[in-house]
Amino acid sequence: MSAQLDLDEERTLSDKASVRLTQAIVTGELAQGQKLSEADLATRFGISRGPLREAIRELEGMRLVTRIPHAGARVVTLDKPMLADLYRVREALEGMACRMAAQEMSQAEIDTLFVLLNRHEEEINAADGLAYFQSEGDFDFHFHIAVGSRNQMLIDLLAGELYQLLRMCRYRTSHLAKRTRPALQQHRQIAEAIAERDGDLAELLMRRHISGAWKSISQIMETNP
Amino acid sequence: MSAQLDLDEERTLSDKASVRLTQAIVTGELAQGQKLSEADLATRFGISRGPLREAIRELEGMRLVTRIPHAGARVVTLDKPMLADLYRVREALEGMACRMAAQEMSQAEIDTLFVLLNRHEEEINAADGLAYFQSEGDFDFHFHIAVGSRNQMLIDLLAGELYQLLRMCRYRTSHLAKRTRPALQQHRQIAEAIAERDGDLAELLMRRHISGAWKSISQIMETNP
DNA sequence: GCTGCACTGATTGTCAACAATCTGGAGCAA
DNA sequence: TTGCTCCAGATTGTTGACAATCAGTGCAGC
Repeated sequence: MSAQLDLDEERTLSDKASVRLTQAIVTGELAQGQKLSEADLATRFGISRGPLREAIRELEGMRLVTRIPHAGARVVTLDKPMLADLYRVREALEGMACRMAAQEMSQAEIDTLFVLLNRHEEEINAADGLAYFQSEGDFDFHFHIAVGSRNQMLIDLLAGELYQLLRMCRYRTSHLAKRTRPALQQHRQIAEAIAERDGDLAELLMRRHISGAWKSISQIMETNP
Repeated sequence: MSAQLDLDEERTLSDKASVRLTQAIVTGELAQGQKLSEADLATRFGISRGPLREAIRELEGMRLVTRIPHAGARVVTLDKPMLADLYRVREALEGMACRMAAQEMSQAEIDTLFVLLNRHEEEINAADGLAYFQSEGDFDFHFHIAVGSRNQMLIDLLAGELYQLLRMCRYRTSHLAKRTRPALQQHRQIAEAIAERDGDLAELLMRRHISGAWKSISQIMETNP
């Protein structure tokens, strides 16, 4: 919840363009599969094509765009196979993060985890199951566990590339899913496993949690485009 | 063993520069922590700074270089914490790849796996435990399992970013490790679990295999710089 | 003798023009 | 009508020059 949006004043135009493009893609301002015209985007952002190309190269590394030499870049299309792949990778990585967090997290961090859960629950009760809040709270929870793993590579992967893809997915299905309460319950179980320093159980529960989320989303996608 | 080296004639200068830089970093031609001067590299590669900057941006996404705005890029330094992170991530991802491969691989692919193992064993017997062959055979094995998972994101991660980091690590420790025979034995067990379509066991064995490899390398690094 | 500051040199970031390549359509032949 | 070829326009790839920023050095002041 930090590295992407902190301030308008990034260091270089490439970086500014990078976060702006990311935002545009994740929110759907740039539709899936849409072609990214360098000239068009450069003028829209008020910069030259040089920095913009670097930004596109960066987003390509984050799997947000696919680039074909001499043919341009397009916004990635989140079809079902790709999302299935994403959730499987998350299952593996977040499971591992959970296992390590159970061993590495400080008591203060664990306390914060429960604070997040309580706040999350209040939000759900207040605006009865508004999916948007669910998402934000969900992100916070998963992010804190990633950080708790003390594994910088895991943190980068989960909070960087995969996180943006997940946001992109949620932006398109947020109006559907109503899994807030069972998800919260699972979060609590995970937090308790971490509090008891039970890495095996924490990993198992996280993997079930993500696997279950995919089953839910997968079903929804059956009936919706 | 394909996407990186196919032919000298890549499509764009950026891509050419990218593979050449990758090669230079992995082989140690560019030392760890060394600064990458854009002007210098550009003249050495006979190209302009524009494409070179894009290549550096790409390598940054692969974690082969770290870039600081207005201060330049440096080759990543593989210190112990970073390698620990890398092996943990591999444990999670390759474990998952193994689980999925046990479910998804065709019988022909499984047969190929055993062919690889036999060839690998012959190589070890021929040049008694020459670590270099071990590495190549090891890469082939892990790569085939990743492909067998049918998960493109897993394949990209394992055969792309993480693969290069691992190669880089091996290039520096290849003259030490003598774990070829136990590793081969573990590979066989993994292949058999896959052949029996036992995803749970396949994942468990792969995780143990990687975790054990890390313990071995970690110990070696205690005594060596 | 030590600290702080301005200057200089080098390096990175940015730009606009030029060259190479691809896409789409008009025209022609079968 | 259908399929191919060739051309034109547009888009991407590349370049060299220019501007902004940083690191190291030498000097002045305390």
